Amino acid sequence: MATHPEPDEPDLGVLSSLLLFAFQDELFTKLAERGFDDVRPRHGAVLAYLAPRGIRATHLALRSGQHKQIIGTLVDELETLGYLERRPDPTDRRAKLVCPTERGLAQMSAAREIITALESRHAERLGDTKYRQFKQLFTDVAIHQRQWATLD
Amino acid sequence: MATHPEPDEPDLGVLSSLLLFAFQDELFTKLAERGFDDVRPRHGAVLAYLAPRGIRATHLALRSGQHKQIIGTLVDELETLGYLERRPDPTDRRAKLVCPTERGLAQMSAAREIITALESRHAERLGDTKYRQFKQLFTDVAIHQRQWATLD
DNA sequence: CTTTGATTGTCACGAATCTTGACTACTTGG
DNA sequence: CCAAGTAGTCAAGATTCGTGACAATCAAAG
Repeated sequence: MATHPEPDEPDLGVLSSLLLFAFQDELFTKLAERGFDDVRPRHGAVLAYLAPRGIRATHLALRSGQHKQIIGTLVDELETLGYLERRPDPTDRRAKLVCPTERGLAQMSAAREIITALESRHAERLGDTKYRQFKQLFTDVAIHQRQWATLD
Repeated sequence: MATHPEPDEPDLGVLSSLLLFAFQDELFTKLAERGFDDVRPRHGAVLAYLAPRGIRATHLALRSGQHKQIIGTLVDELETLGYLERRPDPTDRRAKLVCPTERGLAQMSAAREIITALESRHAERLGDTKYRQFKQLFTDVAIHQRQWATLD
């Protein structure tokens, strides 16, 4: 990869995008192999934060950092594909709860398996203790960096 | 990218996207404050891997993981904006070297300063040793995860 | 030297994706 | 009741990406 004599140490942004795209590549390829070939990385903004008991679109927007309009179209697509459905929120008649269907739950389960296997590879290579340490530091850095941004 | 049932520990994909977007947010906001308000995160695929002595478009595509057509349009825009210029590659008449101009070098310098300050914040919070350790592990994970992907 | 196959960069077109503003329905607090 | 804020949607425009094709050049084999 480093073809230049002076291998500049990659910064946090380069590392993040590298890891994100490679992660998505493996995840969605393997999801497709398992029959979930109609979801794309874009849908991850919803699927990654979906809760079995349902979650509000606004909450999804906050968690994923996407605009609520984008969440709306993603939910539209995933609803058409049969992964989830909208139900009225009993506690707020403005809101609707985004709930996974049977297929949605199956996808979540498959995704979790794939991700667990993926992370286990790294954990085995680095050692369990080191990997756990890494994830803890990663979480800390991500959360603190996020505080810089002003999300609506 | 699925949520874990019990510990609700964010996975590698969630963490990567969280960090990437927050990182880009701070970097490009501060670049704009310094006068570089005509570059967007999209251009990072070129600017992040630009070398003072020039680099080929194909190499940029490989490093950034983007298609060469995308690199082409990005280089077009950055050339129009005065950040870089195309020069013929002396060693290969098919190829062209993408070289930064004065403004391009100034941007690279500013970006490096901003990123250094950004990372120093995390290093101060976590301690220098821990942060260095984190980046080393991050680099290792990103590189190994990338080996999964097949880029054209 | 010539042929064959691979590589470099570009053009063009359609698809996918994001941004912005505005709007209705509903909730909250005074 | 009334004003202000929130949840979700519609619509239009801009941005960004994916795909196939192409001429020019290189590299290797014959």
